[in-house]
Amino acid sequence: MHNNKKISPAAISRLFTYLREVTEFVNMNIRKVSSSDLGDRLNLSDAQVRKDLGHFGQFGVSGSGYNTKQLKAALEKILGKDKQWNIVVVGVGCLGSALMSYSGFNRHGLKIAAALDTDDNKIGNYLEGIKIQSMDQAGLVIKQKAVSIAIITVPASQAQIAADKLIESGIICILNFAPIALNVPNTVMVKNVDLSRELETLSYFLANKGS
Amino acid sequence: MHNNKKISPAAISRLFTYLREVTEFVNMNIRKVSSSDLGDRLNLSDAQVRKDLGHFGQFGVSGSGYNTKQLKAALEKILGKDKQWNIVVVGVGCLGSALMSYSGFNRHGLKIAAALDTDDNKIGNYLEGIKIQSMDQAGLVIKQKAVSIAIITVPASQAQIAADKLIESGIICILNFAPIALNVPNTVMVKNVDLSRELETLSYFLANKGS
DNA sequence: GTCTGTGAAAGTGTTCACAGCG
DNA sequence: CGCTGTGAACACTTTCACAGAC
Repeated sequence: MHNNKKISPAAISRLFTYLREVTEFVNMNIRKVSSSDLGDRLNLSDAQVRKDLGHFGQFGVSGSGYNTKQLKAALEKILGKDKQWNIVVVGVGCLGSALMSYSGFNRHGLKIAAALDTDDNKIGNYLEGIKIQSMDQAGLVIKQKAVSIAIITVPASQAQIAADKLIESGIICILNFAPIALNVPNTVMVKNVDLSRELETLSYFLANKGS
Repeated sequence: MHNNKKISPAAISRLFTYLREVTEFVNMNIRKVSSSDLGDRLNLSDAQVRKDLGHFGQFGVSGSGYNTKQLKAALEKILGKDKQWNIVVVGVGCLGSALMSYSGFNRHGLKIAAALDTDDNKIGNYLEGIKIQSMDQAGLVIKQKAVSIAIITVPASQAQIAADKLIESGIICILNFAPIALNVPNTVMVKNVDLSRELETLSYFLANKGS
C-alpha cells in the first residue's frame, strides 16, 4: 500500500485525530477541507498535516484541498478501522471499572470484551454486561473472547506479574496504567499512561513558572 | 539553581521516575545507585539518566554512583516536592469519579481538593469527602480551595467551555481527558490524555504487525 | 577498574519554502 | 491564485565515547 519508510508513532497517532475531524466535516456535509483547516482545529501546522498524510499517498487536490469523504475513507483504510479489536481489562478497581463504563471505547472498532481480577469478591460479578473472571483463567478468556489488547489497571506491585501472564497468553499489545516500566520482549508493544506523572509534570511547571 | 539551558518536558517527566526509583532504594536501605541501575529499572540508557540529572548539577560520585539519600533529596527539591498543589476535577462522570478515588494522586504534594459538575443531580453530593459543586461556582471554588490544577473529564462537546471558564478563574494548568484540542492562551499549560487514541494507536500496530 | 559528566555525533521529528498542479 | 506534496533546513533528543574523578 505505502512505501516502506518508517512512520513515527506520533504521526500515526495524529492520523486518528485527522480522521475524527474529517468525520465531523463529513457529518456536517462539508465537502472540502484544507491542511490548514485541519491544522487549525488540532493546533498543528498545515505542513505537518500534509506531511503526515503524504506518508500514505496523495489524497489532496492542488489548489482545492482534500475531499472530506475520500479522506475519511482513506484514513479508515490506512488505520484499519474496518477491523474489530477486543480488549481485556486487567484489574477491576476504580480505574478499571471506570474504563469499562467509559463509552468512548466501545466504538470505532474497539470493544472491551473481558475483565480479569484476582479478588475473589469481584470474580463472578458482572460489570457493563461483562463477567469478571479470575486471573488464573487469563489464557482461556483471551482465547475465547479473541482478545488482542490488554489494559493493565492493577497496582504497580502486581503489574509485571499480570503482564507476564498476559504475554504468556498471547497478548502483544498492552496499555499500561501502572506507574512502572514493564519488562517485555520486543515483540510486545506497551503504551504507558502514567497519570501521576502527568500531574507531577504539570506541577513542576507551576513551581517554576516564574523562572 | 541551574543554568538556563532549556530542559525538555520529557526529561522533567523522567526525573519523576528517577525519584520514584531512588525512593524505593532508600526505603530498602540501599545506599548507592548507578545510572545504569536506574536505567535498567526504567528501560532507559545509563547515558540518558546521567544527561537528565546533569541538567541540574552534579550529584554523582565518579567510580561509585549516586548516594540514594542525597539524590532523593536533590530530586525532591528540583521537582518542587516540598510544595502542595490542589486539584479540581471538572466533570464527575465515570472517569472523573474514578480519578477522585484513585489513591495514586493524593500523595506526593498533589491533592484533589474540589469537584465541579453541571448536573444538578450530582451537585451537593459528596465523593471521597469532597462536595461536588456547580460549574457556575468555578471561580469561587478555585479561589477558596487554592486550586491550581484542573483535570477535565467532561464530554468532548463541553470541554472547551469548561476550559474557558477555568482559565477565566485563574487556572493555568490543565490535564485534559477530552479527545479534542483545547484552545488556550499560551500562558496556560495543557497536557492531553487521549485514551481512545492510545488504544487506537495500539490497534494500528496490531493491524500492521506483519508489514 | 568503575562510574560520572559532557562535548560530539547520530538520529528523529518538525518546519520552511517552493515547484507544480488544478 | 490557492493549496498540495516534498526535499532541504532546522530543531530537538538520544546515544556514543571518552576524559577525568574516585
